[in-house]
Amino acid sequence: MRYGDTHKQDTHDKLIRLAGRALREKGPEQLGVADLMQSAGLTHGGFYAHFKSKDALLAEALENAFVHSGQRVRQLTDGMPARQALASYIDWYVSAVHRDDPGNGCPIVALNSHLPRQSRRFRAAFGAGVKSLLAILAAWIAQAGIPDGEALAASLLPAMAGAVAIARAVPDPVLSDALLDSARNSIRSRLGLQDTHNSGGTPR
Amino acid sequence: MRYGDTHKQDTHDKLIRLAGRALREKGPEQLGVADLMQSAGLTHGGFYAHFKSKDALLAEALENAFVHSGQRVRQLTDGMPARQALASYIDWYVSAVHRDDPGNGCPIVALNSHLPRQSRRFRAAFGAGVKSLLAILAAWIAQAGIPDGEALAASLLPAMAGAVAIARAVPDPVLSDALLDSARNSIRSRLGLQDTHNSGGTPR
DNA sequence: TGTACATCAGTGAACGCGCGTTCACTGATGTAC
DNA sequence: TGTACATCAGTGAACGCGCGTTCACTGATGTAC
Repeated sequence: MRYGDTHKQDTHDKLIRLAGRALREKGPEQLGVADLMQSAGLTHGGFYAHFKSKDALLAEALENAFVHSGQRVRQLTDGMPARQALASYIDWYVSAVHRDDPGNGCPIVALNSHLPRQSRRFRAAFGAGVKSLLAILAAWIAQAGIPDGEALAASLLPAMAGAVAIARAVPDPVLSDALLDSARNSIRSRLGLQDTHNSGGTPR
Repeated sequence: MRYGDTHKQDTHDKLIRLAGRALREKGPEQLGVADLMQSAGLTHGGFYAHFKSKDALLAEALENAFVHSGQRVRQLTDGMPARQALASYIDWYVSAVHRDDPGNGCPIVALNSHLPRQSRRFRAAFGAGVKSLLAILAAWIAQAGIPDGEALAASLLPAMAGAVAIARAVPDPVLSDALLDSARNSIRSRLGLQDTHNSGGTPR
């Protein structure tokens, strides 16, 4: 073969990764096939050797984005007790860092109002991503000895995602920061976590 | 004149109203000029007698959507004491009715992740809409004798909007309902409002 | 060992379509004189 | 009072551009014999 054995798979992975970024930064409608291929150093004609259609790419990219989000959750909270994991994750999620980097952020924040016109597979991937994050939160809450983990998670996740989404949408930086601070503080206090901003420091 | 004195203004208003609906239902990118004109019973060529560009239409439609949202808030809570107004508004906002009617719903829910590529005027209108709703909530909270109204409003609004947005986005209807219920209950309890679903009944 | 053929990721030109935008025109009414 | 002209919301055809998609082709490598 002209290229190594894994070459095509490597290119495919690269396209998915780049598409996941563009998807969260620009939305599914504004992600262009030609732009994507160019950002991968290829010409647009080759796209259909990798994906059946733009819709298929979007769905696969969203699925992959959720997988990577899950991996980051684990990295971010690796080895931590549940209470600390919760605090760390919330502090990252409801933060200016997350707000200012949509391309690597949570797909729920970036895409929550883009679903109506998307494919069934895309919507299914979104739903699965929400469920998976809810399950992680609920498990931490239960492990931390807080009752009603599932219902609590179901009210916390929308509060977290909504705060970051609106903080991104609002042009006034003072209001944007205030929305993040208020949301983070209220979420921490609802979970009985102390009111600090950098609990991700030394473990224990 | 061929038409009545207010005819052009009437047409303009009608276009803005239809555009506001389509904007919330389909998003700014999917709103088509030709579709809009056809839905108003006109041909697409006449569009530019009313608006300088599609961008100008989008901004004006968003501004108008927020104005109408504000009017509905007042209608929905007219004459109520602050605590009851809060409960009524929250019960409507975080409900299946609101979730299932995006075209008449809160623009923050429908558009929060569509801002990145929009015009400055559009973003400004969105920011002003958020501030205005925050102010209404904060005033109610203060009037109800609850401290820290501004910070509380800043954490409640994202929780409300996020819950409805994610409830719309998720294909599983059971999860969708559960997200609304959890969010509504937690918001009511944070405000010390009793845990009912129909507080909008007979006043006092 | 050498030659002819198969493979296949990627190329680049072209196609078709939708959509925002432009523009010459229509036709009913108001105004000038 | 009647005629010519101005006004102007709306019409409908056309333009240009971007974008998703198709397709014949390239050229480096592997395989058959």
